[in-house]
Amino acid sequence: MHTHGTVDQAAPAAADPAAEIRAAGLKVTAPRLAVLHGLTESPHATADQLFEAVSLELPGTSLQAVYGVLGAFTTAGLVRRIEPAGSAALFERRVGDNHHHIVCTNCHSVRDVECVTGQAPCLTPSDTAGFVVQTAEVTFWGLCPDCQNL
Amino acid sequence: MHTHGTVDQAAPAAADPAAEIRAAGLKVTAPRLAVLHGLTESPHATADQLFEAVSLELPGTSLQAVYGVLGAFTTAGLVRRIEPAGSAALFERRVGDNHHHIVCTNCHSVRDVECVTGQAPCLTPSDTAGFVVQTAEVTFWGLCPDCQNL
DNA sequence: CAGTTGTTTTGAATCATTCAAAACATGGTG
DNA sequence: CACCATGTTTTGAATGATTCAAAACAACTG
Repeated sequence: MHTHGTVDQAAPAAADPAAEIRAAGLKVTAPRLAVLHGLTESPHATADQLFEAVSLELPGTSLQAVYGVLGAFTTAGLVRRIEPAGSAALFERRVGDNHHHIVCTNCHSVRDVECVTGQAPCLTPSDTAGFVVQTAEVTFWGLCPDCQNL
Repeated sequence: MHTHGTVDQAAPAAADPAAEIRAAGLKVTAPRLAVLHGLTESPHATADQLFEAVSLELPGTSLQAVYGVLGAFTTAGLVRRIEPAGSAALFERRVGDNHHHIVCTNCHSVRDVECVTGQAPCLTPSDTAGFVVQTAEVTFWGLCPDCQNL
């Protein structure tokens, strides 16, 4: 290995957003870096929330650009799109692993939940009605800590 | 028990739609009977599909009426509303039990899947992040029998 | 059978998302 | 290092699902 020092230890993709985008076969642009940054700060954000965040960092960016970025990222496997019932689509960077979500029935906040049994697909239906199962998606609903005292 | 004969054997609610609606505290109307009928024929239907079905049975019914009926039914606990990612809301009569769904990734057809472990809530997350879990919703994704040969 | 209340109609607004054409910037090439 | 091809963003508008609101109407109560 032709590396030296300590900085090189960090995972390249996670540490360098630009490299991560490039590695996905996409061109590196300011809006894309800004969206990726926004997703790091808000791990479960809507297109609109990301538009707000990106607007601060990069004024003039259009909402459609954010949608475009998210679409490209999702297609490239850089981000995952989830769609909990009753709210707009949410985007998250955590991808490739098999984790699920818990959504607050009151304030709609979302948190990650590790896979229920430890591996993907972590569940197998008893009767698949002839379907060939590809994935299992689990959404837990409940009250978040903040909404329990109301 | 003050019943006699054989007809009384059937469950009142399931056998008599009007009684079922009345038992839910709602007024019995033609659009409501038609929507309930439509849901019996198509166990996982969108508001629009039900509007089509109702239109045949009761021409002149408005789409908004169907939405209104479905809203009232959902609030009353007569039907359940599910929202698989990527499609409009679906409504089903099967309610009160704990069953899940499998959705075809190709044609979006939906089938019921019995509860994975047999009772509600049938799953418990390992780390709830402080949430008080109320329900677990499971959606399986895969290819339906028809879409496997393409 | 008349009144009250809940329901449906009619018409329009809203939200999230996508489409399309033109202007523009990235990254490879000469 | 400038240029070019392609991919990306902007701008402007359309779409689909759903909800809102006021007026007309119909179901159950007494």
